Amino acid sequence: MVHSGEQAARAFHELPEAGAQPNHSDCPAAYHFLGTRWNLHIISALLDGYTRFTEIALLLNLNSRTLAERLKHLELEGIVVRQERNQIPVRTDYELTAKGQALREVVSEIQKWTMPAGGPEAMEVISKERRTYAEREILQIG
Amino acid sequence: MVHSGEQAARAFHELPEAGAQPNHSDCPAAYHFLGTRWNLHIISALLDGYTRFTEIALLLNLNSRTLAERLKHLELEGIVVRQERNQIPVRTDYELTAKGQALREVVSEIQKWTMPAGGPEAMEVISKERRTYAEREILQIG
DNA sequence: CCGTATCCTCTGGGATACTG
DNA sequence: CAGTATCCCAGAGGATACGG
Repeated sequence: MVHSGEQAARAFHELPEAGAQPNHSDCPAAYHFLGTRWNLHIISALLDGYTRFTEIALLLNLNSRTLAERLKHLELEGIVVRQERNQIPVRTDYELTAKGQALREVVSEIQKWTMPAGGPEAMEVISKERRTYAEREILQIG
Repeated sequence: MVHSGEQAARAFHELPEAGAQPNHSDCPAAYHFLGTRWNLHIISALLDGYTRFTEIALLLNLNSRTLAERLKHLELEGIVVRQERNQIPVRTDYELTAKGQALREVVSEIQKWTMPAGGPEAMEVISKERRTYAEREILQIG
């Protein structure tokens, strides 16, 4: 990636003066970011209420090394925050920042695109299932 | 990719009975597809009106080998169609199918996400520039 | 449980050169 | 112009083992 395709290689936080001029050329960076393996999967999982490292690793069938790396990236990009709890054994929760939550719209559109014919009812059900799963976890905390 | 993460490895056209049940489990496939390097860039370029092989290669600063491969994938997925014209030298146009066009919503959301603060005005201008470019090409044909 | 460290394989994809 | 053919290698990422 240090070759010719440099326009897409830079990260968000390296962009000059993010607030100044809404520049169309930021998009390639977003494409590159979302076009990076596992990122969409992970974001989707977080949106679905999964917050735990192992949980996500199991869900995506993704090994810890890769997941840790991706999460670190997501943290750098300001999409995810780590919530450490002083507990034994250690318990960490990953949560989406506002910027990360904003990706719900994107993911939502992807889901729509995946199932154009079928009604959204089936999805509702599954969303609720997942939420329930997440709530079970939350109950364990509070 | 023939290792453990198989749930994401299968392609769309391999999915059983696409029309039957809108299954949530199709999403990982979409994440994997959109999460594949260059695919979003290419789709975005096509949406912006770029249709030529070399055009896209230049725009994305992407070498021909990779672009050819990706386009072949996109064709297999039913997202793109090749329009060959009997001309010398050969001229080919890549166009989005309905399924491909449907991705405009997704890309649009990504663009929104990229520039949350700034108004959409700046983008309009650039869109128009691009369109003009595309139209120049079209005029050359018909 | 949540990672980090190591090792190692496999492939995405860049550079370059060549055809119809 | 629109690819195909080769060569080649950095790096993604899986397996495994270990540490706090």
